[in-house]
Amino acid sequence: MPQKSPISGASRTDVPGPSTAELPAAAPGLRERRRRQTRTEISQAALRLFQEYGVDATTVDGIANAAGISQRTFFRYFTSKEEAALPAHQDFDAALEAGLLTIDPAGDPREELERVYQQVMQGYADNDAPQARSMLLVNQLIRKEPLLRAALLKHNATRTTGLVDALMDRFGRDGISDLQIRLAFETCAAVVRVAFEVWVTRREAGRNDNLPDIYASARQLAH
Amino acid sequence: MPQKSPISGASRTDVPGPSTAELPAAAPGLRERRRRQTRTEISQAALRLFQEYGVDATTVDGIANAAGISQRTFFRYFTSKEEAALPAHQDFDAALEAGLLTIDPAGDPREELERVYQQVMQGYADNDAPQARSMLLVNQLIRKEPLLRAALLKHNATRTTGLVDALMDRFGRDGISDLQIRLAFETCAAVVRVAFEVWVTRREAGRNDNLPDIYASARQLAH
DNA sequence: GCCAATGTGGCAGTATCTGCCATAATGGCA
DNA sequence: TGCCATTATGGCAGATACTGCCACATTGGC
Repeated sequence: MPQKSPISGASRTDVPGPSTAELPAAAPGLRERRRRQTRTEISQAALRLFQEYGVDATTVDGIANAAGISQRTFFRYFTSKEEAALPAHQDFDAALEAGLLTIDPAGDPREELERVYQQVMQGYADNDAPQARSMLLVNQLIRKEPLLRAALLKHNATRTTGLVDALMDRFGRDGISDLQIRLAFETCAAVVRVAFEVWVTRREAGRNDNLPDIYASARQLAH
Repeated sequence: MPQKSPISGASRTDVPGPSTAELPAAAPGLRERRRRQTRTEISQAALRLFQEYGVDATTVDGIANAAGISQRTFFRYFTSKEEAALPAHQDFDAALEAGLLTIDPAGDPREELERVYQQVMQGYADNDAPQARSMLLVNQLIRKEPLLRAALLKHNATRTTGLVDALMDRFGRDGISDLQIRLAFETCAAVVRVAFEVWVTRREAGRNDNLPDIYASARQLAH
């Protein structure tokens, strides 16, 4: 049933926030903070409903309702209901992107990439820290929900293009081919994907392995 | 709150679809031949419209219309309009699956996988043969159309699970871990993806490189 | 030539997503 | 403090994607 009456619309009518589709990392004004908060609330509502009812049975209207916003507003924050479940991955991506800026253009692409990834993963070393817990939670959901898996891949694919281009700029020197950069990136990303999957699997099995270690051994095996 | 309606389990994603499920390769009766023909016609119509108007601007109704069938029937052949553009990849997958049956369980997973992929790619060695031409055409489209790229990834993701399981069975021996199989598969697949991309890029640039060679050198570089 | 199986089309209904417009809140500035 | 440009929000309409259901036609086997 489309459109249900907006119950709690009024409860947060004072939510606006400053501007800008992009998130300025530097000076978060009031509006920006509001915006982030709303975004977070939507994600939490989405994750909760996905867990309880499954992704299929959860509608955008349901999420919007639970988050106290209208459906229209939901689509101003996320492009689809699946996207709303991936804030942890967006954080990861942000960290990755920041890490890529530290790359040494004179180094070996593969080694540099692996270093950056390893470093980013350190942020998830403590399985009990909020960052790791969120990431684990979402990934558990993803394991069970093909829709979310697909959404994640799509998300990654969208970003890959940009990242590869950025890398090409950075490594723009003779002797390093297009093919080589792409290859380095894709294979690194593959190892990372597997590491995440193994991490989640083992944690679900009760083991307390941490992500950086798993990644390190996966990397080892891959060579 | 979300619908609790049980059904929808398959709603809008990767249910293999009525037809893709099983295509009896052995004895194609009249019905089966008709079915394949219809499927092909739909795909051709879809590809043509996608090329001419773009994926976004092409509707399922439009495709169905161009193929001379009803919308309802379209959805009995494909689960989405994007799927209709990927027959070449489905053929590739079929060849791959057949190849996987020839794997030697006593061998090295990585080497065996690479051998199979290399073999499958031989089917696309001649850039002027219909198989290669179709594949090139679709991949050119995919390069320009994020929607198609996403659809392909989703398609691959759906299949990956099954393939990895099959591989695990086949390599089910001590000393070979879950992690190792996954890793081998994902990294091989990554190299293949890159090879395809490079192939298309170079052909668009007027070069006549062939797929197996590109794959071979990519594989080389990856080690 | 009959029958069971299967393909097809039409219809209704739900869900996703977007454009448009009116309104409300905000933050800066005089 | 009060005004204004900016921007967030909500509601609505509408296009499109997709599914279940039912009736009808075609097919292939006997």
